[in-house]
Amino acid sequence: MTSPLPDSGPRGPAEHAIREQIVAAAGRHFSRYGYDKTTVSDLADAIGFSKAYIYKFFNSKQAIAEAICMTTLGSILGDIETTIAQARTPTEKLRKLLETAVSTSVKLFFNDRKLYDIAAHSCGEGWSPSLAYTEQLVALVSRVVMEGRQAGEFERKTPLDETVHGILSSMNGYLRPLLLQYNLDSVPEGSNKVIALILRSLAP
Amino acid sequence: MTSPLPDSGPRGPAEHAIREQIVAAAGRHFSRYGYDKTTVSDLADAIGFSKAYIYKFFNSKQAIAEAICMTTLGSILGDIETTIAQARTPTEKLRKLLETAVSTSVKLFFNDRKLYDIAAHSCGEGWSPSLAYTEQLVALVSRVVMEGRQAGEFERKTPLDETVHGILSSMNGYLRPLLLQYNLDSVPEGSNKVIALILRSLAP
DNA sequence: CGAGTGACCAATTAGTAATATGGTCACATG
DNA sequence: CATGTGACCATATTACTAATTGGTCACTCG
Repeated sequence: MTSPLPDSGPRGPAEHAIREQIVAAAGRHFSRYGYDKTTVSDLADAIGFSKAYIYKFFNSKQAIAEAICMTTLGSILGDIETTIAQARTPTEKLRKLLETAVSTSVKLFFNDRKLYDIAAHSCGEGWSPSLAYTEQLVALVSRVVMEGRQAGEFERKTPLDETVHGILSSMNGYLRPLLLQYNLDSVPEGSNKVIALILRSLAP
Repeated sequence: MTSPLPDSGPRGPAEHAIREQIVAAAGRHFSRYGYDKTTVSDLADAIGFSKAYIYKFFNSKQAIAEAICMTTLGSILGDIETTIAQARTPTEKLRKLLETAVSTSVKLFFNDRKLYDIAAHSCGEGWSPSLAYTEQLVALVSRVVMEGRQAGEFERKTPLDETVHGILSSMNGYLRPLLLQYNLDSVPEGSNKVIALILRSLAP
């Protein structure tokens, strides 16, 4: 039974210097000390205001974490898009898309474990940044698969939606931060085998 | 840093009425109260002997749990083999193999949550029953894929090992109890999409 | 009226002492 | 010798209290 928590949606002016200061301070603190060990008062002290003022901009501590999570997952997506742009054929784009999603997440795990944990937690609790991340992945994969179909590299019999969700579900264990941490020891061998299998399944 | 725990291998006579009594009592207690809430003394009381006597047959409490876990996972494998036997074509065998692995695990989750948790924990800690389970799955899938190749239903270009491990890795999130619990809400839609993708990847 | 806060509350967490548990061993008993 | 155990130890877990923390609100100040 969850107690009625304040909504995680935005509060106060959407664009505001203070809001960004809070997010910036949260980024530093969460990354160094982790979500649990960072108190809202710590963030307030960091920006030189009182704790109560923070709640003029965010409905809850979790809402702040979601903002951080959003940028974390956003930077993974950025990495993926950059890599896709460099690939030539749809086949290569899809391979790179999946490889980069995995390797960037793994890097995050080792370089910024505290932020990774927030992302994993977000994934487990179904926070909106996680949902947005998944949606973006769906959109990216859809785009590449459609390209590949038009280029004649991929089969066209299977409904697009079925293909795309099949791809993402099969990569589930490597794409979602929450699950990836249990599969770290099978990266990149296992993930590459799945990617190869996916590409075989797309053969015309 | 883990303190030097006693080995989980067998101790004392391998076949022994007492040994089986212990396992039987553990099965009941673990299933009803869970691993943590069951003490070794409880098991000793249940079979009418002293706690010390238990340690003539098992090196640790964990070793008892592994025995339970072995039979739990073994019954899933039994279910799978039964189902395979009823299917006609290799394609149907593979589909049923994967479907049954998922559905039987899900059933276990809802019907015997405490035993499921032990299996999940086993999977997370790399206990030998989990490794054995995975090996058995590899063996089963290998067999069916080989059949399918001989029957001309599956492609033969990809090395067998690559194919088999690709299949299992792509189903990872649905096959391993530890990961399955995070994907329950995408069963059976998600898992069926992966299975369909796998079958497409096997097309000659 | 908008920017900002101290004081306050319920709920979670940290700290700690007491208890319970996993595991061992020397020793009964027949 | 095979079967079986009570007493014992170090560690883990519990139970309980004190201290923090997330979150709110009436209020100040310019």
